[in-house]
Amino acid sequence: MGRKKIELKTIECPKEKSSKYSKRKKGLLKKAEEMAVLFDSDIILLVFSPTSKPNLFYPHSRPLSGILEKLSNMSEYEREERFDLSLQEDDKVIELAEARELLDENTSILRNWQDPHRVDDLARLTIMEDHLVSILSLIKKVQNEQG
Amino acid sequence: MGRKKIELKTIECPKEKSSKYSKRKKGLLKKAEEMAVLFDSDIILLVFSPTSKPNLFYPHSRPLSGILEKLSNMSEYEREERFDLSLQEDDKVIELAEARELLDENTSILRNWQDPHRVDDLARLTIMEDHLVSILSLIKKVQNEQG
DNA sequence: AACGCCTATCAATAGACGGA
DNA sequence: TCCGTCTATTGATAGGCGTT
Repeated sequence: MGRKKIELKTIECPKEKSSKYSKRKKGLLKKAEEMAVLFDSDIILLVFSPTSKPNLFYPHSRPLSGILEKLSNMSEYEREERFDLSLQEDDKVIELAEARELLDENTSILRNWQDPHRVDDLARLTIMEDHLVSILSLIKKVQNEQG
Repeated sequence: MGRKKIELKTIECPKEKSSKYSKRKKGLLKKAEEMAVLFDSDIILLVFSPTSKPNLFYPHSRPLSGILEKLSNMSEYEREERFDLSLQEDDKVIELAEARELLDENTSILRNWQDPHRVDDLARLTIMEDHLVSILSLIKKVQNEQG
């Protein structure tokens, strides 16, 4: 819809690429907004610009799930460093050390999600985005299988 | 765009609600598809119908991040049930028990993400969706702060 | 270079109708 | 009842121009 019909292939010229992108992004967001209002439905929209700048739309008013709270509690627990005790060489202590190591690794990953303020570069955001994509991919598979 | 202009408020009549929803969903997905093609950009779109049926669009071809692999490894570790040993009442064993409990809780949450096939009801999907929203919310805040 | 405004033009869809 | 089709009508936007 415009003075001319455009081909449905990737725009190479960076100038018109960014120009058209911001127009269409605006339009897409408007559509999403209308969907949310007209059907009172939840919606998440995440787009990455030609310069990889992420743009998020999610007009939700839902309560947050308890999961984030759980993650938060875990992080606080870990911060207390309750496992900072002197180790002895018996089987259970080794188990403890292994458990602690796993827990640390585990928690550090979760903490990046719980506190994105730690994330200060685009590469990290890309990884997080990839993770989101992975998760959504799996969810979609399940949805398809469940009809 | 139609025979009549429609108000931008929630449609109450279930019949026209579902009719308009499927039309607009189709349109929104088309727009998203065009965005993905025209700008070769990554995009994620998740919409929930008036009947809460989720609908996902993500025309990505990216490689998966290493994070899911890590989660996968963790789950396998946990499956081995290496902590299934008899407990004794000394401080370190208590620490171990606590660590194990935390790790179990921790891992079970991650496992649901790593394997959505375990998810067989909409309520669970809703929780997962809420979690996604939370994460995206935090990411957006960071993005805003970073300009 | 990015953004907003303009307007001719193309695109999406509201409402109606008909088939499965 | 749920789809797809049709078409009048509204909505989105390509290209241009001016401002920052």
